[in-house]
Amino acid sequence: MDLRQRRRLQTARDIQMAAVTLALRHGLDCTTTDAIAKEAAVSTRTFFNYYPNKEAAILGEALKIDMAGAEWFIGSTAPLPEDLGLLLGRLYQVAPVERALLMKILEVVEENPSLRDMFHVRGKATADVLADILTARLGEDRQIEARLLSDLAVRALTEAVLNWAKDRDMRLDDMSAVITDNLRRVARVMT
Amino acid sequence: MDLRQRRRLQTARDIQMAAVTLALRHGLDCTTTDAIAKEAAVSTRTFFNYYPNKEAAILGEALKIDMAGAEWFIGSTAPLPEDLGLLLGRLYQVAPVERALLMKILEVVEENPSLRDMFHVRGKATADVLADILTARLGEDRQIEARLLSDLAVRALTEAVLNWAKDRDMRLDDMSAVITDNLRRVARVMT
DNA sequence: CGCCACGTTGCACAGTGTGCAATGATTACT
DNA sequence: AGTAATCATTGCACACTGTGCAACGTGGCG
Repeated sequence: MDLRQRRRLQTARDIQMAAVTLALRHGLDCTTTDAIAKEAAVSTRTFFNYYPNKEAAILGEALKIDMAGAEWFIGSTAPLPEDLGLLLGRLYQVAPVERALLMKILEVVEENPSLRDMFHVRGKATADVLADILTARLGEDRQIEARLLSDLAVRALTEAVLNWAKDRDMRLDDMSAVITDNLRRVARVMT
Repeated sequence: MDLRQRRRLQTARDIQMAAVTLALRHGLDCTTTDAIAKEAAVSTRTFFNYYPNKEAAILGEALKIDMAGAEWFIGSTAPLPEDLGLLLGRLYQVAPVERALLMKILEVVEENPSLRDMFHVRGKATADVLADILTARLGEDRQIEARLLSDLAVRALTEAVLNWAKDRDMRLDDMSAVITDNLRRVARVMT
């Protein structure tokens, strides 16, 4: 990995840290982009080179589904709740996330409507990609099912992540199982 | 209805019209709040008295589920897809919406990420209320099911509205049936 | 008529986000 | 090693966003 790339990654994290710290201390509303930049020891202009706004800075980089790693999913014939659990559970195993940091972030998110909103918008972005994958598996004539189910699955993922953040006994490996379980519960309650 | 209330409603609509018109003509990014205010013949300050930002102005008033009218839902024992269809389908029968206006709005929404996001956030707000209603029906020990299912149901509603906007043959009365059908499709594909 | 409530407006001000160009450091190439 | 290309940082200027406040005017009501 490049020196430049390492520095870039570090700066991104510095800014995120500064943002989370200040938001926890004074509240997000009272935290200006100027203050965050100063805390992270960069110029205001640089802040905007990394994140488009406060909210994005706190949430950090969005994690992306890689279409490439979804080939097996498209071809699989196993039950959907199971496969979706595997596909989405892997997301957080790939991206290393500190549980402590995540908890801080969630604390800030919970008490800030604008942040809650962006949090869910992030989920929608993931769901949009997943919808394409699901359409490839189910066929073009099941677009509606694909769209609704992808939303549902991402929501199941979100709940699983919330669980993981709060429950120390839960391991990252359990994520897939929790997602699958969540999906099965919904299916059960609907019939 | 009061003269004042009528004027207030009218102004709100004037501003929305102005916003939609200008956004369609020049694109949302090139449309400033100043321009919208001018087009609607009010001051910029007044614009912000009605809407917190451009996006909200274009989407107009958010429609709210009335907890009061959901009593029957909580007590009902009919299949959930059916009841959810009835509950949510009623939403758009209560609020009179011009199909032509809705189509314009959707056109602007489709080509503006920030609007797409706020559109989705609106849905989440509805889902949050619905989650409470569903929890009341399913019981406190089914919170997860309630949360996931409420998201799913609102998504089914959104799809139904999109259908209605595009399909001239579809009537408002059909909304409930479409929602129910959407939910059943998801349940079917999951098993 | 006269009082109160409420909507509108201008103004000032803090904060947001972007384009541009200069500077300095890293990387790549020879 | 030396040179050229590349990239990140930064300051600056500027347009736009959103809010608090106070003044003003009109509708509602006794």
